[in-house]
Amino acid sequence: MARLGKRGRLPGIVDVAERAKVSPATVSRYFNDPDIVRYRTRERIRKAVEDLGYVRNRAMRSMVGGATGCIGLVIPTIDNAIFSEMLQAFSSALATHGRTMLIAAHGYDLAREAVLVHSLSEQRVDALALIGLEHRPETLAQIERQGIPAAMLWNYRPDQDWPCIGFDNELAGRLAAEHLLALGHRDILFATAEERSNDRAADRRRGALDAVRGAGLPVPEGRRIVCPYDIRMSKELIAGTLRAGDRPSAIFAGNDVIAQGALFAATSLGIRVPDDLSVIGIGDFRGSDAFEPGLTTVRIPARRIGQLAADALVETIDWPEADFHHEHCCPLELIVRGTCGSPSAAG
Amino acid sequence: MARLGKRGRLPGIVDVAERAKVSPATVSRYFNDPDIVRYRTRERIRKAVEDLGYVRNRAMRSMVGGATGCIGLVIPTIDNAIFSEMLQAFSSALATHGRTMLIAAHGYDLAREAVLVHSLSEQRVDALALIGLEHRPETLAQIERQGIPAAMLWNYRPDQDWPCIGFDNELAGRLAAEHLLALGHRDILFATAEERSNDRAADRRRGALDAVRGAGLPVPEGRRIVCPYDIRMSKELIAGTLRAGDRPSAIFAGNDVIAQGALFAATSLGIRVPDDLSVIGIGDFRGSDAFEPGLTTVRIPARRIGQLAADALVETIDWPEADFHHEHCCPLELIVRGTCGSPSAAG
DNA sequence: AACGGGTTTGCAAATGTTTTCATAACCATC
DNA sequence: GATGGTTATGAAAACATTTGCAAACCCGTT
Repeated sequence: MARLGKRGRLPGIVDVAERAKVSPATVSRYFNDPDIVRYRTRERIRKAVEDLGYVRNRAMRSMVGGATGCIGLVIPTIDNAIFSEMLQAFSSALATHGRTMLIAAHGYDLAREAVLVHSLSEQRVDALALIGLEHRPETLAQIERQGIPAAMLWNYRPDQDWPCIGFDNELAGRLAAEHLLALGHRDILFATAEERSNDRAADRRRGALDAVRGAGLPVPEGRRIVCPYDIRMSKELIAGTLRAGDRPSAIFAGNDVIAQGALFAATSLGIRVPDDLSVIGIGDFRGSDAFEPGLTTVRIPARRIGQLAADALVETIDWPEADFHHEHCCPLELIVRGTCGSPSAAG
Repeated sequence: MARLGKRGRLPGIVDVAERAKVSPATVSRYFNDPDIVRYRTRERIRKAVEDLGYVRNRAMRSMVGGATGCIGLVIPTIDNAIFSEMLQAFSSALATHGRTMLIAAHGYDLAREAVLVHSLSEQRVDALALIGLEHRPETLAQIERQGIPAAMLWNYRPDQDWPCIGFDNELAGRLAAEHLLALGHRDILFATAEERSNDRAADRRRGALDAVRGAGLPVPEGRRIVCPYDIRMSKELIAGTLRAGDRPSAIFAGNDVIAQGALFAATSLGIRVPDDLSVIGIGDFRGSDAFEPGLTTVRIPARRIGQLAADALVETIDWPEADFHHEHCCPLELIVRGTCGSPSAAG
């Protein structure tokens, strides 16, 4: 089983020191700043470490003011395509900086988010990334009190109190809606995500509705449905609406998951896309381009956000005084594929 | 900014103790075993903690042999539907046990996996979960030497050296293949995942091929392609094969991602499923039931695996001596939906 | 008032690492 | 071989917490 050091525990820095005939301080230096220890000594230590199978204890470093090397990510959900690309990019960018990712999911519940932030504080994460701009006051207070560098991801609005790295969700909604309008659609179904605890969804809907109303068109209550982040449930909800008598000529989907649900709903009802129905999404998740027809959508630079966020946080950790202006509003791009066309005469 | 304690750092247990007119030891007990401190004292401490905004330092606990409350998960990839349900279940089960999840992805590279395991050891995780049964010797040596409780997830074979919680991947492959055989298919395309660093994929293919060969059918080289975990690339690869003259009557897809690629490939070529082509997957990911037609597949109890793994590891941490027999071979289930039929006369 | 049992609490040691400061080793030059 | 200037190393303090042990406390009984 576990190989034990002198004192019955796992071998520690002093066991290594003893074996290498060197002081613990030197072993510490060997790990934290190898260049300042002489080659010969270094070799002795290397050997001792190898013989004993010593693994340094990062948790312990936080004691003397050092960093734990852990960065926390608090996210609404992981079992979903939405964040997974960002997650992966964030995680691997952190890895290249020698950091590891502590992750916690709150299931779109800001009260639980506060608990998770507290719990991550207990772990003494070196920095924290949250999704979205709206959070409980106690969440923010906690972060501030602990002095944890933090960044808000995924949404962007100017003049925020916190560094934010994301994109303009309102613009995303607007871009998608304007594309439908430009194609001539006048009767659009808005299938958007639940907005409780989700500023991104709210912003997108607002952007879309503003665009449509700006064009002088009404948006009746019956043309707005709220869908969960689930393909099947979205499919069923949307199919319900499409089955009704007067069918919209287009569907604005708050994200690509809902859009995929819409596409399947159409297929199941024998409605042709884009001939009889146009569908636009937001996200351009991995795989959205493979749909048949390919999904027209607004591309979110998910990987870029993850990468930028990781870099920004690590920078803030490594140079605490430098006052970087970590704000990035990543550009969006309308990706035109095959799911949108002009409304048919019948529509 | 950060609220500081007496000594300029974040308030510590001794600041709380001072303010509550109590010894640090008592504050420690207040957190670790509240029942043994008297109600009146408890109240004083509660108040002091609140006033100072003290957050206890779990990282530090590992010093005296305590646990860090972190459990590591080493996984091939996160930006993919494959593991996301398991991930979510694992993470929330851990949360209910008051633990947090440290996650690291190696991108199907067992050499990198060894590095990640080392890095998680440095963080002094209380336990470790790995995916699959095949790992580098140094990976396993490291875990053993550190005495970290560990479990191998997702694959199951009897008589393993390590606790394993998963399912029989070979059986999964066999079940899927047998379903196709039972429907009368004789010419099957095997679109499976890359097997380097991936025992699950290898087992599935073996199971499928054994079944087919057991039925006395040959599997020519041209009927086997290796697909990446990516819908679009799978689609393209499979479309390439389907375009060729003699088309198989069915596709065995190593997982639902590849199956989805196959479905889109078929659609793009105007091949009707299941009339002209049958497709079967493995996984039954969230959303696989929403496809049109619904994907016939072998259900992997992903959530159950995540939950069981979390429970098992926490149990092992909390009762180190008890020698639980943590082995679970979760049952599989063939889910018949709409993508498989009998081969057409033409096929 | 003294006693006795169980319950709370405090003292002090221990934990593994980093860091400051001082000392020792090294090296090139005189 | 002495000198001075680096450079490398060691000793010890500091960090925030837990824990074994012993003392103090509480409350009802003699």
